[in-house]
Amino acid sequence: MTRVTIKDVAREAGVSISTVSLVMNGKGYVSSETRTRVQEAIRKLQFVPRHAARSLPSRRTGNVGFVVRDDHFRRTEPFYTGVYLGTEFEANNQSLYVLLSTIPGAYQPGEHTPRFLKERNVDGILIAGKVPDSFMEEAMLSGLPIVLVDYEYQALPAAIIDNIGGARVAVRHLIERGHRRIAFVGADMKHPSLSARREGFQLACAEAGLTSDDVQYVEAEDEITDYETGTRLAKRLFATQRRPTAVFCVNDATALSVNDQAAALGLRVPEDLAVVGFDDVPRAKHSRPSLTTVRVQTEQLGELALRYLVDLIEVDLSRGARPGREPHRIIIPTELVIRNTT
Amino acid sequence: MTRVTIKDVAREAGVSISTVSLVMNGKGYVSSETRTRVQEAIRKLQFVPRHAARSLPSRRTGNVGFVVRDDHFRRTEPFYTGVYLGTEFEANNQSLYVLLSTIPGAYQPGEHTPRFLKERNVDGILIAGKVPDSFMEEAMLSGLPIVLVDYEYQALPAAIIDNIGGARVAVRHLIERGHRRIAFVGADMKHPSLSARREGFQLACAEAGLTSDDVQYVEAEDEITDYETGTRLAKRLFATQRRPTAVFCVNDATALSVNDQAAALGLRVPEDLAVVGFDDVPRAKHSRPSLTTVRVQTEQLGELALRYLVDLIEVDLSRGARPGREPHRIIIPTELVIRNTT
DNA sequence: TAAATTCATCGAAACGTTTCGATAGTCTTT
DNA sequence: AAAGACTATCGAAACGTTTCGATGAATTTA
Repeated sequence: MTRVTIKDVAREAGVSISTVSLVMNGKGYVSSETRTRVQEAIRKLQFVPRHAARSLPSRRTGNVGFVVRDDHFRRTEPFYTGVYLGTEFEANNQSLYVLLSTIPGAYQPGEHTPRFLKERNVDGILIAGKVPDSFMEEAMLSGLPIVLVDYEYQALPAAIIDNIGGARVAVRHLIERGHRRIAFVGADMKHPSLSARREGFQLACAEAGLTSDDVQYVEAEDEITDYETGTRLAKRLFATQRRPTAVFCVNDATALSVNDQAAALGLRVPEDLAVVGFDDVPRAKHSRPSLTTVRVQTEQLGELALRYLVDLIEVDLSRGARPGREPHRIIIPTELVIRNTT
Repeated sequence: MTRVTIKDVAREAGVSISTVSLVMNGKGYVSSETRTRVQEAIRKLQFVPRHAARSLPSRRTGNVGFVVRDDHFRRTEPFYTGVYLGTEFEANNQSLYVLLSTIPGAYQPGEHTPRFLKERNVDGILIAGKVPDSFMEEAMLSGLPIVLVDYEYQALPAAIIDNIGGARVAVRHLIERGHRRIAFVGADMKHPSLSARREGFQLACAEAGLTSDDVQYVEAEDEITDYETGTRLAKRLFATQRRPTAVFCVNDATALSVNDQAAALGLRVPEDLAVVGFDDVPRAKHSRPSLTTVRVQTEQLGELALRYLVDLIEVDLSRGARPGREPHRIIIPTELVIRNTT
């Protein structure tokens, strides 16, 4: 009735508890003969070590924290869901549990602190997307290894999208199609990923020799980049006298919105107006007309971020002192997906 | 440098370790004087008990598992995300961690088994949405308390939406608006929640004395209920000779799709065709015209499900034997939100 | 051939809680 | 005034691992 423990395995294999532990963790010296005997006992008894018992004497908890703003996580485009699934997948390979915690945009340090931080029940933290500075400070104060995903903060390690490159290729594509009057539409422009996309936009425009007469910016700084904000921006865009012939939107949500607003105004896409988005959310393929956009491998992003975090945890535990490693960025490439809005 | 333990608290308060433990868990007899002294020591030293140390001698892990199919979780409408956030929120109140695990639709028992099940690292399991039978069997075999959310299986405890009632009210609303030729559009009809919505539809039709001449069904049995499937169903619907004047869709994703397809065909909504959805996803409010639908409190659903699970865990631990409790369903009410498609 | 290394295994002390039983002191009850 | 029931506190065993140091045997080095 009672659960199988390491003791039972030891008895079955005719060795000591320590030896079983060594075999399980691949440490120390064990003769290959003993090793197989132990492994067979484990298989026979279907022994699975108890997580809690394991983490008590060893210094690790076997968990990593995943923090994301609730409004980001709940977003209609499942961007962070994809990232999360990627980390979950890789966490399985690494025999780690992922403890997810959402925090509100109006973060109050003591009040909303994720429980795993209070209890120090994680070995490291993944932080996805833009989060309040007050949270960042709290997280850094914990001294735990941190990897940011799709976000940048000071010199912290981060796994990010090639936003500049992706935007640049997308805008180049518009220019190759002959467009010269191009608009940039975006919100939440304090987000480093989004401002990077603007950078890529500017870069491509500059390379093509477009002047400030040709280029136009329609932005909302603080609002979230969702479909509704997109609608408002689209209205502002179409209210200008000299309408552009092409629009680069900071993400698909806004692009789809611009797409719909154009239709509502009787504009033909792509003849009267070309539209490009960013992210390649599921709906992009099925909007009418289907949206040209920049694809991001969200799951891969989460996967790599987790692997990176595991590296940092390793370093953190082996040498007590943090080595002077330069903070590294992992950059995930993007891919232009050409559909019917261009 | 080293972490504060219960020992430090005991020393600070001038009592034994056991007494501190009793205070923390509100068990046994402790004089109110000693109690406050201990509590002050805890506050002063900022003591937080270690999760692993706690779960080793006690029989509980302090975790609950949350299982959902990956394609459901990744769905564009963040239905299960809302449910998940609800459980997360309530788990915080209950001092529990939620371990999320997604499983594929093509589930292979040994292969895809959630790690927390293999390791028995949870005290109970929440299962959200329809999952493969092979998984259900595996989960039940574990002997752990289970609560289903938005799903039903055999006699297991479940927290479900009032699908029948919600659909009934929605269809009644159509009938009150004068419609008599009404269609039902749905997919994934093996899902108990969705077939319950059809039941509610039938109920309302019967109550109004509609005949099988008036009513029409457009269904796909196995496909997932997303925007794309909706598009296909809408095309089938509009290909019929006697077009209905109103449509009840099994969820918002399909309703939005029907909405868009109608527009593409030049039909005016709601004049030529009235449309009702189910779920009230964020986009429902912002589609054009905005969608009349049935609101579901997803977070509340998750919250109540978790509380229910905690009850079962309690029972499971206190009396060893499972009492003959009749399996209970918790039913979350719905609310009709009237907008511009009706 | 003695000393030093490497290999293999084990015993026992940790890790930080919970919980059971023991020990008394203080009230009630008879 | 003795017996029993509460109340309050504590010591120590237990939970199931990891890991450190000890003990030899086998092998290499001097």
